[in-house]
Amino acid sequence: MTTPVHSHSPAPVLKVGVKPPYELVCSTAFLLKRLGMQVKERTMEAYEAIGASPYHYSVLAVLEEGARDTQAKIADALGYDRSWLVGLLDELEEAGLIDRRRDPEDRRRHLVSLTPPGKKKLAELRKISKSIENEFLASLDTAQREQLHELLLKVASDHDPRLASGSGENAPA
Amino acid sequence: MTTPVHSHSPAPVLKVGVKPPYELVCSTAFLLKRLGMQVKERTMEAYEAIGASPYHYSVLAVLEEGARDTQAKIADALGYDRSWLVGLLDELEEAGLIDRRRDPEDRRRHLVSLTPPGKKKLAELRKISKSIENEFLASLDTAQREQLHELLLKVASDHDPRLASGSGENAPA
DNA sequence: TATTGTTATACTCTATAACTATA
DNA sequence: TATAGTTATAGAGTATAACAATA
Repeated sequence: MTTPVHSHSPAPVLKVGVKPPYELVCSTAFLLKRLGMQVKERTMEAYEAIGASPYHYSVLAVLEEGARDTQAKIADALGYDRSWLVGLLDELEEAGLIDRRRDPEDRRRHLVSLTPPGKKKLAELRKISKSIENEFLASLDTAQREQLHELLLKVASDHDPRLASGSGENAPA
Repeated sequence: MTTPVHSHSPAPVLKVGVKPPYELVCSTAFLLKRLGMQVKERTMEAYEAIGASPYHYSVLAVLEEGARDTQAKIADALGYDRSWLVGLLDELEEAGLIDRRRDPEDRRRHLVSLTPPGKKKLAELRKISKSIENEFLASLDTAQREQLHELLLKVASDHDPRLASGSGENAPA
């Protein structure tokens, strides 16, 4: 065999001249699915390139806002499975980015906090996140990006009231 | 054990009072990922409830537009893996929704076409698709939906030129 | 030798359950 | 008995490779 000619990854093969059905392109839901998957893929790749993952970024971001420093709260805030969070925290702890110690008041619990290197890392990951988003939305100008974000947030808040701006502690600052 | 109290599906657990980090909610990419996954889940459920799948709908929609009647073309149009498409077509054929026969001009190929029941099914699935989208975007009025679609299409076309409107055969009609 | 459709395999994710230590 | 965190297991989904038929 010469080389695996068939590189049919389900995502973007982009055979010119063969386009998806007009009917699907007209569907906002279809576009949402497609774009969601694409941006997820790109994000993954970008983070993996530096030995991290988008999940690391999310966890660190949660920790910086504090007030959700037990593992259960972190998991709930991000909608992660608690058992899955464990592995993430292991990695972050091993890298010295977080601190995990028992809660003296309830020795079942772990109090998780950001270390100074963790804060630095967060800043780094944040930068990557911004640049990915910037690149992904390159075809939109500033006003359009704001418009898009507003519309998406409206829909998302409708399905998950927790996202609604204003309500809650961890607001803009 | 009483009942599996832990229902931590990674998606929407919605513990009140515990919200995702403000930083993430501000990210358009984050919202895209979230909404893309949510709408995908809901679509799956809705189709499965009637013993179908969104993939069936996509394939039938491609076939109705014709001009992509070999399996390779269908797969490319949808960005599916060719080997995975086989199973889908098996299901559709068994249900009598499509017709699969050898191409006399190149006996390696299969010519795939919609049957009359297939056309009926397509209409049915189309209706479901529309109602899901309608429900999912319930918080937006008509103008906002158009706006959202336009913005998403712009971004999507930027990443996949095949989506650009106008160019190609299978346009509006 | 290359290509179409197909089948088989391997691998990654992730959902669930099971376990411990505390309460 | 219930809960926080952890570990282990199983199942779905998917990417890859191998294959038979035809060109």
